[in-house]
Amino acid sequence: MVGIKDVAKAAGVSIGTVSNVVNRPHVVAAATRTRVLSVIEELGYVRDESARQLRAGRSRVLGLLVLDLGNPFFVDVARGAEQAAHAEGLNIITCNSGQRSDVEASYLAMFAEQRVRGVLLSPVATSGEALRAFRRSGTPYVLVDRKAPESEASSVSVDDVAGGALAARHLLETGHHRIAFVNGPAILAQCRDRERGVRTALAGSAAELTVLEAGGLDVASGRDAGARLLGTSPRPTAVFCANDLLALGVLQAMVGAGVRVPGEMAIVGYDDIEFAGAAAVPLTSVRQPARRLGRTAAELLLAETADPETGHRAVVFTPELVVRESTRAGR
Amino acid sequence: MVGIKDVAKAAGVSIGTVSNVVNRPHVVAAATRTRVLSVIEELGYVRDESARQLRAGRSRVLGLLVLDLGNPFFVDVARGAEQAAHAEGLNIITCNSGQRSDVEASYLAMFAEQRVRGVLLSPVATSGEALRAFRRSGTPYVLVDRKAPESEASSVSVDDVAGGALAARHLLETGHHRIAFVNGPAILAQCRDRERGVRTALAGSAAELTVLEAGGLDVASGRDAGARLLGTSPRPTAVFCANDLLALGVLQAMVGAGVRVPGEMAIVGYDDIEFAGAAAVPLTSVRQPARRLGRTAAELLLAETADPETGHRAVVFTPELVVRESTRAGR
DNA sequence: ATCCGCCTCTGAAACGTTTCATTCCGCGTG
DNA sequence: CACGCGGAATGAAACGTTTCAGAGGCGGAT
Repeated sequence: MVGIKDVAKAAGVSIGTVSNVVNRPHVVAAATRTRVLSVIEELGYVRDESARQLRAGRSRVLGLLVLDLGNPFFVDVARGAEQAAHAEGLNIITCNSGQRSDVEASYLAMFAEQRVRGVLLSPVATSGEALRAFRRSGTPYVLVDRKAPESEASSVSVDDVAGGALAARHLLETGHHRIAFVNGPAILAQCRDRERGVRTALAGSAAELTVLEAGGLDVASGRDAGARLLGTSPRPTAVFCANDLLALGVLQAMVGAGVRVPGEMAIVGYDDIEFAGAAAVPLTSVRQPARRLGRTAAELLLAETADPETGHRAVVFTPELVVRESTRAGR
Repeated sequence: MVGIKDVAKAAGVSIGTVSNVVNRPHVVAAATRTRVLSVIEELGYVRDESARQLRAGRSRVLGLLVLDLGNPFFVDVARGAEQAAHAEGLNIITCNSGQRSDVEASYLAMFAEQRVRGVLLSPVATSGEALRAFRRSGTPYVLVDRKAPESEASSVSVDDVAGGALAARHLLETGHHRIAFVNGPAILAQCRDRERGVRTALAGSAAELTVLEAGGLDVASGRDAGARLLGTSPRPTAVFCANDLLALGVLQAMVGAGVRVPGEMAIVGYDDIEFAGAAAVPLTSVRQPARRLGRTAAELLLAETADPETGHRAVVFTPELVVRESTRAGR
């Protein structure tokens, strides 16, 4: 592999000069510069980022670790983060924990070893061993889609309690009394909060709530939950799902069983991913500003790394209900 | 930041011994080992991967660059690749070119500078300047979802011509004579090949083909194309889309305009992403083995890096038609 | 003619590891 | 008792950069 030394020798200059040509072209004489550049081109020299980083002591990349890239919501978060990072000339590497703490731990360890400039983290569980170990590494990080005390770290999140309440209230208002909530794994704060929102909104009403915990937050888990739902009696007339993937799965189960939506079963999802509107029955959903979440998180992180004196901040966005066919009474 | 030197000093041993504790624990006496480990724990030492890599000359990560992470097809490809990489103890960093050559070029440059072990690449255009420059860096790479001559590089792809033909033939067989093909950007080989397949299958038949090029390969572009389609006269009775996102968009446009699917307009998509089956009208689609594509590509890459004598190979999978509601005649 | 300042370029140190030849020590064997 | 051997630890070199103090040369000002 050709290094800076080879370039220096071939161009008849010192390695310092080659480095200058690459990093501070203005300090080297025009003639030398063009000569060195042509040698670089000819030899196909590519600088070694690890040596560069070793010397510099810090890298030019940000780490992003999300819960599930199979969920378009997180893809949008990633897009937002990427945009903000590129604006600062930084690269971002996106990793997927798949909601598994061991995978999360291994990626966090990798980020620390890579001496990444900072990390955007959508954690499986805040109290985790992994996160505690990571914190000791001193790598700055910002939590995404999860609130944290400002004493600990900055965070960018959406008010999940409000979101859950928004959905539940909507179902009440459209006249439902037997309501199911299909939740994801309780280990996720998002899921706990959304459930809390639902309970708060339903408290005091006459509505009867059934809660089902799905195995995951994907379409397949939704199908399973839908099947279980069909078996309950008396059957609820409406179901709110902790995310759109679950809701799409539940919808598939209903359609498959010939249950009319929203006639016999109204459905509300969460995230308002693009596919929600294109579903068999367009889904009512609680919209979160995904891109904005990613962008804001990256900006917060960059601000903190630029000036370590900056205190932590907790930004909380407010979700918004998007009503579509799946809860339209007069269908 | 605490380094190996600090650990050595605190434990009262040489840095060589600390390194041994971390990398070859068996060569160091049990007593020393536990002492050093406890110091490491206490100080929160994390080894510096860039120094490690600089010394070793090669890294432990693979790069994966896909066309569009917003397309679940590529998310599945990534999953497959990740699985294969982890089995070998390697990490994989996934990047998204968004079908933009400049972004692609910048990520390829990053991979080369990082001295990544190898790259899995789903290229925007094979003939590109970016790829040529990258090839010179000597980083091994495998093309994903794009065939290439074995003299150039290994590749793992799906027979897009066959896929296009499969879809077109299906439409012929279900009795359609005015058929539209909504294609993506012609710069993508996948799109050109699928169109070729369509033309081949339709050649000799009485069917009349209209080709529309959508601006992108996403749902929004599909909606636009759908709107254009509604304006053509005589209106086709069936439309085949270069991917499922486009098909979902077209479907939305049809539903929005009150056009019955498949009654007035049959629709076929491509990729068979999970959402295709959950759409307003479940979509007939051409299925590709996405995960397998990713896994095989990673395996090929690893084989090549392990033994540079290994020649290049071109693996081609065969697509498969999945028939659903959107082309069911007797609805 | 001398000196000064500026523009270019050079050479060496430093970054944090890993690796390997070498040293050290204690113990069993002859 | 001397010798050798093996296990354990050490110290230094090397990886490819960047950076910085300093050297060299040249032109203009005094």
